[in-house]
Amino acid sequence: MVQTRSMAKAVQKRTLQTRARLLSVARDLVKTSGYEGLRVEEVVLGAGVAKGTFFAHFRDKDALMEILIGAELDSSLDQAEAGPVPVSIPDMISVMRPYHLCMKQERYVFDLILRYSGAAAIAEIGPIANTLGRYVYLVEEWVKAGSYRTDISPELIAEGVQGFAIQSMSLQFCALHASTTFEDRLKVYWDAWMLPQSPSN
Amino acid sequence: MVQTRSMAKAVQKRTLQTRARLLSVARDLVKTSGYEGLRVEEVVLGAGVAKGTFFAHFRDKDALMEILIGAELDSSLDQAEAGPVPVSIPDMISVMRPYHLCMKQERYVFDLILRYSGAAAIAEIGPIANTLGRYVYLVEEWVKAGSYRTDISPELIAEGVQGFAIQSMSLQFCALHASTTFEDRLKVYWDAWMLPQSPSN
DNA sequence: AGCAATAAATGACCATGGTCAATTTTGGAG
DNA sequence: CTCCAAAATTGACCATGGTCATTTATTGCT
Repeated sequence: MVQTRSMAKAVQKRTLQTRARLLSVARDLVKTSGYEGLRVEEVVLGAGVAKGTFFAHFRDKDALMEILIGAELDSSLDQAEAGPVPVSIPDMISVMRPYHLCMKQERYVFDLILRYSGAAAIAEIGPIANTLGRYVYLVEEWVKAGSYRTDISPELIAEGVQGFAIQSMSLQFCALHASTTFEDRLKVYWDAWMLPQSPSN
Repeated sequence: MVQTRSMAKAVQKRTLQTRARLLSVARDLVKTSGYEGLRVEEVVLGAGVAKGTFFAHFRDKDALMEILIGAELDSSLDQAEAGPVPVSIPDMISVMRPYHLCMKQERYVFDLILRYSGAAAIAEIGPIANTLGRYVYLVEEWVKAGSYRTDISPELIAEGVQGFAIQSMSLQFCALHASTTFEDRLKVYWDAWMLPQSPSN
């Protein structure tokens, strides 16, 4: 029988095992040395495979990172989604705390997230771009349920909310702006963005 | 005579020459192969020095990049600063066009700028963090001179303006949001941020 | 079971940024 | 002019991510 496009052979059991082993070892290593300290060589050593095998399973080191970090971000969002809808800005800040903590746990992680926030060039949406999309969607729903400014769409509000979260993290990593904490700064921005108080002119 | 702390020997002429040669070769290479394509080895080959010399002059490759990109950004800002004060949001967009074009000329450049936007960890403010500071200061002055929202400080407005510029660039690099152009998106954000139109609740 | 076709895994090799002990050059003191 | 300490330079070497022709395992067919 001839193979045709629509009849891709099933993935071998071995493949799944190898991949699972690589991921599991990687997760363990991250637990002890952090994301920045992860070395591909240690992963393959721990998984008992050759280096080439790693790159047969993941396009590059970043692709593995995306999977690990994406999963962590997703579970933080699951948590946020499971609870009651936050009804104020301080509420939102506290519901999003685990997610934000995850994003800024390491400078390396934050930089990687930024780099993959816009799905890298091609139309391929990775785990990180995906989780950022979920973030905006979630905030959009919260905005619809609350009372915030009405001159712009909830979606636009939500995009701005995410933008300010990222901006606040950037500033936190900056020596110049270390005096204000992340959440204080976030509150200032979110208040000004979602509840503008004065006439424009 | 004994050397004391306050009498550091003058830098040798040779040092300045070598550094100038490295920078000049690097600039030429960037002109032909772009920032991403720059290789340290090509720079040292072109300058006729050993690899180690490069790293005696620049902490790492990124430090050179910061100098080159920072200079380009600075000259765009000089341009913006030289002209008349923009009196509307479309005006600001057009005055800032060269700067924004520079920032998003290459994905590599944009990522590097983000990475160095908060001066890398230590208190050392590099050329890129510096130029971003200038941007905020410049916008702050423009905001003071114009009529925009008055419920928050001009400085806060200016920080948000920069944040939205970065957010708009991020989205431009994202396949999902390729339908809207950078400047259209920027106008939507800046309008909503600087001239909110409706009561909050 | 035997065989061919495909998938998976291997590891030597490469590319490139970065290090550092050893060497050469420089400028000033005597 | 000579000499020397500090500054500048060198290049062999390292670390690490990534490639690819070759080898090995699996699967479906007869």
